[in-house]
Amino acid sequence: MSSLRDVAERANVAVSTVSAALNGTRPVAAATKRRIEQAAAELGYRPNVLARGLVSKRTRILALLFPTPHSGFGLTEMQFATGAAEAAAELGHHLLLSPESHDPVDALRHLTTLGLVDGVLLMEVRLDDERTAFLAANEIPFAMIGRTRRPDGISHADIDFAATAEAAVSHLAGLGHRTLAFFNHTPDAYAAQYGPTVRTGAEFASAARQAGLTYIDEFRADTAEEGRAAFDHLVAAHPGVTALAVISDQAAVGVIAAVAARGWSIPRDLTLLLVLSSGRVAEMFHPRLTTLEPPSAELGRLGVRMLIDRLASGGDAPPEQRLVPCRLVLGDSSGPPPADPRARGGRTSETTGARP
Amino acid sequence: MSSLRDVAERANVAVSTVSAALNGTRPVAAATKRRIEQAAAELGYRPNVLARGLVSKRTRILALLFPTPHSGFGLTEMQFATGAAEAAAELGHHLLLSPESHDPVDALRHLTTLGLVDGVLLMEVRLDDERTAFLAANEIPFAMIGRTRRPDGISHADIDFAATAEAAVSHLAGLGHRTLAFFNHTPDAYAAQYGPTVRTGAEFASAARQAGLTYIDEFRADTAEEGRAAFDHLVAAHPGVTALAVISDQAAVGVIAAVAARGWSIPRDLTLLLVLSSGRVAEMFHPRLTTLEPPSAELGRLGVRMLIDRLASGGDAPPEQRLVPCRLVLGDSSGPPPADPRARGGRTSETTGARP
DNA sequence: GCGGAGATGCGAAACGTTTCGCAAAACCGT
DNA sequence: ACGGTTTTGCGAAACGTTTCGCATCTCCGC
Repeated sequence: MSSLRDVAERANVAVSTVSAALNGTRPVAAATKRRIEQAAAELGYRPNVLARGLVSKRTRILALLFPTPHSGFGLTEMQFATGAAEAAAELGHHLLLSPESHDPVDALRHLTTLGLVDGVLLMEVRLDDERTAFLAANEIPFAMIGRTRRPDGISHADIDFAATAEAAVSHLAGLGHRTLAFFNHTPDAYAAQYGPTVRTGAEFASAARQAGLTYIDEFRADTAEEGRAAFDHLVAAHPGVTALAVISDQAAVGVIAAVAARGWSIPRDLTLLLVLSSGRVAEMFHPRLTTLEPPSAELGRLGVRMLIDRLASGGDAPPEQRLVPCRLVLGDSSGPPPADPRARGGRTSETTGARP
Repeated sequence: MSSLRDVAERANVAVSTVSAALNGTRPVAAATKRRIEQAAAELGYRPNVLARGLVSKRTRILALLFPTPHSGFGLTEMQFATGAAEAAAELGHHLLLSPESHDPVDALRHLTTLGLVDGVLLMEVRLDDERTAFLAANEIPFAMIGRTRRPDGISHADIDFAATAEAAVSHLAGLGHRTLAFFNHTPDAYAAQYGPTVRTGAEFASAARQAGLTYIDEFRADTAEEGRAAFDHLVAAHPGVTALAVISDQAAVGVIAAVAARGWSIPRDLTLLLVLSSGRVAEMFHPRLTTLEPPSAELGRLGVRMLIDRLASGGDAPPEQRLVPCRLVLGDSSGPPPADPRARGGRTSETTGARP
């Protein structure tokens, strides 16, 4: 590898001049500059990131902290990462993928005291996330994909849950539904104050109330079995329900099976909405599910951009915040409610019996 | 941040002694060592990775090169990455997530000339992958998840396609199937000599021949529509087919729809196998599909371990290679073939008519 | 008490940059 | 032709490590 000194010798100038010429740090006579650039090109010179970082205190490396799979890693998380990595590359930065051990704050401490990263990007943020306190206390630049309860001072990109819920509810209300149920993540996820769980739940409730709908919600494990059980329970307790939004892919599988077992059909007897799930997943269902698709890659990109902006400004710039709504992708699982919801139920035993 | 010098002052020794004591590079008297360690602990000293890397020429940073989504990124790729990141962390290394631009070799050159990474981990390897030539020519340590056509000299972890195909075929033959079809990825993926496409195809063919099965394969786009069309075409051309292996999730969706449209049922009329797809995906189908689940996370881990071993040995150690078979996860989509396959077809029009 | 071997610690150089004060050169108006 | 200003380039120091030759100190047998 050729160094700045090699270039300097070849161009007959001092090392510092080469540095200035190549970085534009201070004016260099046009002729000299051209000579230097040519020498650099001939030698295939590339600056050494470590040496540069050592003195300038900027490595242009960002860390993406990702927790050990909460409920199993999905496409959404993948898209955060790829979006972030792409944005970082475009902006001349590198992205470090840092798994969080059992102790997230400890992992953060280990990572940030090495002088390796300029800033940190947080994902899977909880409303009272302890990591933000650590980062703030140690004055480590960071941004969030997601947000805490009071994220005013912190740059973040998150889903616009209010707008998303509003879009979903008005879609359903527009079709004529009057009763809406919502299957959220597990009670554990809620207890952990995991942002999307809490916020989606709250905003759906609020939007439903606003629209004058009857609203039922339930927190269940993200498995097909639980989805099935939850659905049976739901219909028993609220026979008038005609629309259901589900946040977990796996639970949706159970719901669909339970619907079929009843002899019902989607969307004739039930409108099903998949919330916060990628289009690729929705396509795997039959019929194709109407989905509220999170802008995952975009959030990853935004997070990185914000973090870099913040670093560039030296922390003076005010924090930036963006809420992006999910995209409502119409599938074949939503339609008008049946005329008389209570008349749906009769076929249960026959149809279930027909299929082993 | 406290530096080596701070520790030295506090412990009343020279900087070089601290370095030796902390790294065990050379013997240091027990008493001195204890004093130094205590001083370091009190100051919360952590070595600066950049300074260390600058002189030692080892950064303990590995790069995971990931291509821009070939056919859309899936869970498999995510698991490579998380497995690799976790293994790296456990072994005291860091993992850089590097997207490949339009020109993979150029991206590699840019990345590797910065002095930032010790080695590179390649994924989505094609049989004649140009990246390996570049890396070998420039003597950059690397390992592959996947493998080229002749990977003898290169450390790699890959799926054991032969064992996988053998397991699948013997599962099917054991159930009594005599005719097997296989829907592979697109012709494009084959033309690009993408490893899994080529190898899975070849090994399935070979295993089927070995078992004396009639074998048909087809390359199609990874979409539900194509899956459906391919299936209709398959049954028309080969009415005796009773078992089908599909490599694409999306195509499987189409197949399932086409099967249903015919009035057939899985596994009664057709045994369906999902190949190289994660269990999470298989669970989203109904019935739950029998799957050959790739050991993605493990391959990621292995790749990292091999790369690190190689770096530690200074390149003297012989390359390591591991082939891991997919796990056959039994679902409810495989069973014995119907007694008379040709008698399946009659119900097509009626049943299709019944559902809009 | 002395010479030599081992053990122990020191100081300086090096890694490849950026930064900054300062000197030399060039240019200007008068 | 001359003082002052601007332009241009130089050299040295610094960033925080590792590495390595060398000095000192201790200990031992004779």
